[in-house]
Amino acid sequence: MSDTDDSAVTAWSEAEPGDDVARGTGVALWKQIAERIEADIVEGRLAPGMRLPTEMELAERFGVNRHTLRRALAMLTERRLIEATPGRGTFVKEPPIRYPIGPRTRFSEIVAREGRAPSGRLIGSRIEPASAEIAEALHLPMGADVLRVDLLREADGVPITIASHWYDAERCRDLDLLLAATGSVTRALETLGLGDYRRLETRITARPADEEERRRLSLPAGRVVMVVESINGDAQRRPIQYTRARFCSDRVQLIVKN
Amino acid sequence: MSDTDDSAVTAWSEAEPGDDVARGTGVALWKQIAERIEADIVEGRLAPGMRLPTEMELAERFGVNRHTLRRALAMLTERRLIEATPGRGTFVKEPPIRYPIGPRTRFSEIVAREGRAPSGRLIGSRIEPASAEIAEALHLPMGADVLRVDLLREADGVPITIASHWYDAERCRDLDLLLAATGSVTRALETLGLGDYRRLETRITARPADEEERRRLSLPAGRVVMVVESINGDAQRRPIQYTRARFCSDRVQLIVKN
DNA sequence: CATGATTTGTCCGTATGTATT
DNA sequence: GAATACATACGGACAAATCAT
Repeated sequence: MSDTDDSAVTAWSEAEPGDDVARGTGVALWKQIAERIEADIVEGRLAPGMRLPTEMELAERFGVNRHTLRRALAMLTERRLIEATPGRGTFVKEPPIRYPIGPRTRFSEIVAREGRAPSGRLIGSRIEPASAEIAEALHLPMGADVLRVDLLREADGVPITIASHWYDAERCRDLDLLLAATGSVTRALETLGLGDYRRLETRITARPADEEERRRLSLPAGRVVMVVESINGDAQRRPIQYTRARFCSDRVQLIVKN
Repeated sequence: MSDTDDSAVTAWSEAEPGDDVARGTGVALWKQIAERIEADIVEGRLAPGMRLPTEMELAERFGVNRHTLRRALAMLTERRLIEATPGRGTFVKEPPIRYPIGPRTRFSEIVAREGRAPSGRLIGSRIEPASAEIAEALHLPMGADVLRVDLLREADGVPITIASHWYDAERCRDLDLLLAATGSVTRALETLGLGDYRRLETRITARPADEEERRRLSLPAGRVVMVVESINGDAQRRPIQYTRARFCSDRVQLIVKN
């Protein structure tokens, strides 16, 4: 993972070579290696997002065959401590953003509280007829005009979620223009006098990321998105916004406090 | 999906053959076919869980080549109206169980309220040393004895989730025996005077199902599980149970009410 | 446990009409 | 008009997964 710092190998790779692994102790070599790398990760010598040396280099350092080393990495992959992408390398997994789902759920606030820099890009917006699902959520007749706004949201420049918002087109004239101008959903809605929308209900499923999601979220094949649908309402709990956000599940952990 | 009624083809397959699709109208054949099947689904002639005829049969019925038919099915798959598994067939997707996550979250109550029959099987239980994560959740020292109980939970005989529970081994002597005897987590905890545990926090991620999960939940390859970790506490909000449940994401939709 | 039948998934190729350059 | 690209449709073959025997 992490499109951050591909050359961050150096820090850890200074480890003195030749500190081989203990043979003939009854403990499998790959297990010893896995445990040593794991210790390096949990004790912080291998930081999250950091790239490990290539399998060849690691094998040489531990004085084992590449297959033996791969067995160790396989164990760490299964435990989800590291992650390998063909062609890029093997990386220490970064801890996911803790994303609390509550009555007041705001992407930028949540990301900022995690100490990361939120940003967003408007992908597109248009008027479309309400599908059955959206009509029901917004208490509109089916086929009524709704404004759809698609956003890509990032933390520290890493894409986190693709969010589609639907609004009653009547109530939200020019919201798309305001969005483009302010760059913030919250601020744009404030301008329309809908500042303190609150979340009424959230529905969560998950599925493999499709082609477009992989491209937009820069995900390798086989990755998973969590699909979070939510209905947001005004102070009187009247629905004003329906959202479907697709979160890259590697980079986000949803939290519900009870 | 659905291990229910594989021979449920008949109801729909009586449709008169020879009602071919309109050629040379400017509308692609595969699009016409997709729309007709979609109509059959949304209007209930093809019920959820029902198996469609084979691709060969469908192609013959609509008077097109198998590839043309597959193009239509691909569209319906993308819209998540149907789902195909090699060797089994193509099925109309069943609506997922709506699974509310709240302070009082009980599997059997939730499933029963959906009008389905809950059941559960004890997979195993043992004492093990607390990992860092579990120790923190249960406010125990790391390595302390914890009781781990693994359950497979089903609705109408269809596996829904694999749940692992961890308890302080001190406080929960013989919980595993009670579980085996009563067959209910709730009732077993009641016997220990911990009847009204409530959920304190829930964390949600998702990932591809691994080998064991696919086997236990009878999932075909490429399917996804939602990993739901929760801390449950007693009336004083002292943590007494840590749970990691892996839900088949096709069959469940998590709901958060705010 | 092995095996074969059934069914979906993927690949090869060919041909045709339409829109764009 | 010619060249090109693209979507549509058809045909055949085989791989891979599942299920019943």
